[in-house]
Amino acid sequence: MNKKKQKEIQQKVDLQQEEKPITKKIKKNEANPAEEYQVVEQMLTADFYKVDVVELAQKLIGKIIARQLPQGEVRGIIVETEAYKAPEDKACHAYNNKKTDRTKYFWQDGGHLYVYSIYGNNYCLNITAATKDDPEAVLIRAIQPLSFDIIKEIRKTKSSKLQDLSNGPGKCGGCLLLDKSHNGLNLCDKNSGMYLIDNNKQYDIGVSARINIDYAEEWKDKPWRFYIKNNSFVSKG
DNA sequence: TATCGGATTAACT
DNA sequence: GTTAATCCGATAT
Repeated sequence: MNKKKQKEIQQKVDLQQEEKPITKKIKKNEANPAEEYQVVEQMLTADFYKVDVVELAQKLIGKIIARQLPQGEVRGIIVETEAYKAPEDKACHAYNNKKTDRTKYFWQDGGHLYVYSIYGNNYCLNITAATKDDPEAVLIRAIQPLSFDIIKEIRKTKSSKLQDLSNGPGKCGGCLLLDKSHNGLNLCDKNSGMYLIDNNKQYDIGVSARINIDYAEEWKDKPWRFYIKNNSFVSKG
């Protein structure tokens, strides 16, 4: 083994030991040293989602979202979520039980998708909670990519920072190649091509108010945003 | 690293 | 016609 190679390996070990957030130190096509997780190759089933949306938003942190694509399977750790709870929550698209062609997907049992488009190009992913009578869903705001090669291929960002691949809700939709057609998809259906996987690793979870909902009056300060502390893939806002 | 403006379109009024 | 649970590239610091 030559010296250069040894040095590279030592650098990787250093990064792992520091447990620092991932920075732009990481070069293109290099493995992600924070790729630490304890996957139980077990698809999460319906009961997991049949809880109040705020509880589900917390439970989803650290779980792995996966979608099968022609290029292979895309995977990422969910590192940031927000809960939206109609009918009372003024920040929720389904506030006051407002049911339209867009928002009707809130009225599904837990574990289904609500995908909405915003500002033109961007598709944001929500996972419904509780039962079909409860219009509530969790917005996935950021993931930590595990399938870097596929995600780099899918996302057309020129940024050299790995974080820019997935540190925002629209970017997550981009990583998973989602659009309106995925509305109503059942994450508990093996044939849907998309599912969640359990993860036994424990994370230090932070809580804050939700982002960019200034219009929501008294609801804008609810502590319904959850994220993994010191994880650089969390969107800063 | 922070701020700024353009992009771009479905949904709603 | 206006808005939006945003993103991206450009520019300045």
